[in-house]
Amino acid sequence: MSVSVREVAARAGVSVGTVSNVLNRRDAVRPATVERVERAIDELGYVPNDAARQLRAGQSTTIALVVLDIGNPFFTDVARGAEERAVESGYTLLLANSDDSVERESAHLDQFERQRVAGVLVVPTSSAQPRVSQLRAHGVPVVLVDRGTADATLASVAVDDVEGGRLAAEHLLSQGRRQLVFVGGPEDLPQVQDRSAGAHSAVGAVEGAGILHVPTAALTLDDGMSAGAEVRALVRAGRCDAVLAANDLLAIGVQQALLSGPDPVGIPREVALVGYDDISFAAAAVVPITSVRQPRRVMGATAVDLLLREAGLAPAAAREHVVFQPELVVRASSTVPAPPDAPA
Amino acid sequence: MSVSVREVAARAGVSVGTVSNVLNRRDAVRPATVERVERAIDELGYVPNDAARQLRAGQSTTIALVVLDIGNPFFTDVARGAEERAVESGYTLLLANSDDSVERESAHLDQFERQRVAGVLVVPTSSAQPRVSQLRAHGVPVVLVDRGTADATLASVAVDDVEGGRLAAEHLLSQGRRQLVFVGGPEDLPQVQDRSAGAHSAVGAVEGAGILHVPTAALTLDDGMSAGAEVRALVRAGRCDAVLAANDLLAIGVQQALLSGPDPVGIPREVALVGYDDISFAAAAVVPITSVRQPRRVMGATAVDLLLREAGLAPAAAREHVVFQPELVVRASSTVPAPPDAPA
DNA sequence: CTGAAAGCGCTAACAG
DNA sequence: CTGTTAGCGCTTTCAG
Repeated sequence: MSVSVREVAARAGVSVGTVSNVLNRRDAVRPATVERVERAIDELGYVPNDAARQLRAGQSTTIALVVLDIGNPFFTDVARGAEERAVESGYTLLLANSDDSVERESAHLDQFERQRVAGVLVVPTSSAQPRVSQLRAHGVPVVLVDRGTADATLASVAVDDVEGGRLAAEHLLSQGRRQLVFVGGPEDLPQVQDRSAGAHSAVGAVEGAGILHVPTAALTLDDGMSAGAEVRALVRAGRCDAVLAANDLLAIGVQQALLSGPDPVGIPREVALVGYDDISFAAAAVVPITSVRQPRRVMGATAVDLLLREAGLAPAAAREHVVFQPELVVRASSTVPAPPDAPA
Repeated sequence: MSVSVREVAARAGVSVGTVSNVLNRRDAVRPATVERVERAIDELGYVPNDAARQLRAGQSTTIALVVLDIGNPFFTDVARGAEERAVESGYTLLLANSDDSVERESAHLDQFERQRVAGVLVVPTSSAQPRVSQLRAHGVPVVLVDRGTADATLASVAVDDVEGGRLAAEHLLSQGRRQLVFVGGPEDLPQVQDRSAGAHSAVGAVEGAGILHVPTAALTLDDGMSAGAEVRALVRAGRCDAVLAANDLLAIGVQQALLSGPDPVGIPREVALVGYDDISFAAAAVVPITSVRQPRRVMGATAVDLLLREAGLAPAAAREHVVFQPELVVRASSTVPAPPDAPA
């Protein structure tokens, strides 16, 4: 089918070893020979076969990233950061989507292990732990992304979500809000648990403040719109004056549900709204949404760094756990009466 | 390093050929033997090496998809459709992002060719034609996505964007609008050209109607917000009563720019707004955006189908060119005085 | 500096 | 049914 080193060698009148040298160590070959070989390569349209190279090398030059939701801009930004750093380091990044399904995640991890990728970055589903630890045990470098872990032998890059939840709640409380509602789910997702826990701790510290939960099936825009209907009812019942959404997709959906229809709920007048992730759609919402920013691209890049450092480590050695601090970005959705950058 | 068939064979007390048979044609092996081999595989934690298998097979079981902007939900939806179909057919989908850069696109295509992927789906940058044709000439099955082509030897899946542009413009005209503005760019992107051309033809057919252009650097939310400022000026100058955006990201940005600030421009009262792609954010915008729907997932799935059919074709044979018809989804952003589903 | 030859792990004949 | 063996295309000693 396709042309191989042998044919290139024949055409250039050299041996296959020399062709290989031209490809991988051109400085060890006489210039005239290099040129002859390169002409042959061009004329024949030769393209090296990575499978063969990899078989020889024992390992590929590819890093895989498995995310929970390819449609969430948060993850695509993490992917961008990771890809950038991977390419800088001479690797290629493969992107895969688990859609929060353990089966799909598992299928992808199997595939990557068969491919002998250089390593795997994974934003794990809530029940991925065993499979991921197994991967690690098989000698595949792994870094958990957007998720801390109890397993010290797994490296991880995460944001302190408890702190993020606290920041968001404290901000709402400082604005005089006392009846918070946390919107998010599924409940077994650690990110959701942590953000909720942080919010609870902040609320617990303030006399007269309370927090309710409106669970959702997932962290999507549609789920946010459904939750918004419930929030509306709570607001109108006088039981909610602030919403803390587990991510921005949800927050955008909630905003949409609150503002639409014949009887819009005022944001922030009647209810303040805070999201999480600070994706660009949050700032671009009609009432710009206050959000907890995570350093998405940096997280991706850092994950790649940790992964490449894994190479030399013994499987049982303790790993690095990088935890970033979140940052609150205040916008109009949560400030009363006017946003800080537009004093009346 | 990792365990191979040979060790599995030794452990199970059989030959490597038998192990291979168990893996690939278990019905040709005695059940008792199968069981013994499988136990050995489990005990040893054996994972087949794809590189070796692929080297032998001459081709991989992977399909690659290169998109222009991984942050655009339109493309991630196409990817979902493609992945679904790929998996059904026993393939794996690799996702790569060119970010509209010819260099990055080219690097990805090189990489995929070296990997001997089963085929490549590509949403090409405007100047990708030569590289893509070369890929094809090297015998790699290729399908152009979201883009028709003059080259009959390249298969393609696209939507009739001229028709889509026309539909959008005709709708605006039917609502009594006469001063249209087309927002979009870069100008060399065929999708943008076609949509614009369709709009022009519709406008040309109506006495007293006109259309202006507000160019953008790319098709992102941020570009839309910048363009929105210009649109606002045109509206206030009495030179614009309708906007047709080249995609929804742009439309959302325009809406945001028009609605925000101390002096919001009424949508649809003062200016009607139509987007393109019908991504979920369009329907969820505060003024739900009328949009031209493309069958995103079906496009992805169809692209995979065409690709798999490529296998048997001679390089020079004519290819299939699937063209889908777009569909206008009318929402509140373009209908006056009230949306059709909410009669006063 | 260049050539010859050994294998990386696997599958697919072909014998037994 | 199972064992043996020849490569797939490439890199890498090791001699020349």
